[in-house]
Amino acid sequence: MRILFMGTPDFARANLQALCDKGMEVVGVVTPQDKPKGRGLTLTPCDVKKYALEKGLPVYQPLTLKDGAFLDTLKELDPELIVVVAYGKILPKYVLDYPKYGCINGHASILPEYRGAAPIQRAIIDGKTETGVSIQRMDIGIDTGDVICVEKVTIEPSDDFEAVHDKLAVASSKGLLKAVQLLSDGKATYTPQGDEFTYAEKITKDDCYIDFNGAVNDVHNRIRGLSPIPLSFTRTADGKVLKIVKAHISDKSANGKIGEVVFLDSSIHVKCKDGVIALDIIVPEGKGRMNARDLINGRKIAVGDILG
RNA sequence: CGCGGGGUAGAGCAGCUCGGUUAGCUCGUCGGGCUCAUAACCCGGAGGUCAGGAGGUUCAAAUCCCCUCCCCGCAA
Repeated sequence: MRILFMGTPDFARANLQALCDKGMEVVGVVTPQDKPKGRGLTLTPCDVKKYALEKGLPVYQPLTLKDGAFLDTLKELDPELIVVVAYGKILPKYVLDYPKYGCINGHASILPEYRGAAPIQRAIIDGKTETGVSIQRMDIGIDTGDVICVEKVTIEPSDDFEAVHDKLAVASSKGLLKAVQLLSDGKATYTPQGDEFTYAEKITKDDCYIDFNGAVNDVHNRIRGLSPIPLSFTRTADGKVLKIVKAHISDKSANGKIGEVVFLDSSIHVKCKDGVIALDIIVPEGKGRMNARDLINGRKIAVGDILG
């Protein structure tokens, strides 16, 4: 089956890799334009493009799919199936209709929950203990397609975004291969999503701000849901940003003010509304990541300091 | 030329603004002591080409000037 792959980040890369490893016939890879990234704003290709180049797959980077220019590419490659994973652009109807087997998408949630941009992070932040990947037959809406199959994964209490992301990448690859098999066998079934759905909005800076005046569980969920990227943060008394990579719920109890550093051992224990959160790994502004212990040894923080 | 922080013992930092005796702190580490015991406490030790340039200024530079290399945060 002639497959055209469309995707952008590492999550998509894992899926593309799975298809290739399985020996699927990937006739082309579509990714967005390279963007200026990092220090110095150097033009950087996305993970999917890097991988495609390594494998010698033809890469296409159309500015837009909206005008018919992309149609020429489609005709040239003549895919029988388009696989889309975290591509970032909406596919126009003419693209959806082109392939014989349609367009399928791997979305990192159990649809119709968490449609949209940041399903993994939102699920963790919300304290979910289970999520998954849905392979859907794409339609005009955003993640509104009929579901072909679902692969579930468990979210452990200690899992952060990266851990769940990696589990889902595996699950997604598995689901995708299964879906492709079903399609080629003509055995695919399509389950409509129903009317009750939720959206997983894109993560903004506001989402990253830690509110210690909340339940310690929520604080913890937010920290792990956003780690190791983009990372949640708080501020020191002098306004410096302190990003939190890892934390755990402390067994200490304390009377301090909200956001007050109440205890120091190898972690920084901070008072929340109904408990204490212990910060383990930190990224101070202008610095790299370090253990809380190191920050304490450098005399940068003390009991009584107020964070937030 | 996007903005900014930084490279000082194994780790995190101070010292540099206003150059000057043995480069300091919190840890770790090693040895000893106290203790029923300890990641606690006490005593002592080892460990540093102060990123690099047989650069510049100076009687004297970790500290001032110049060049190079490397690391990181933000923003995208």
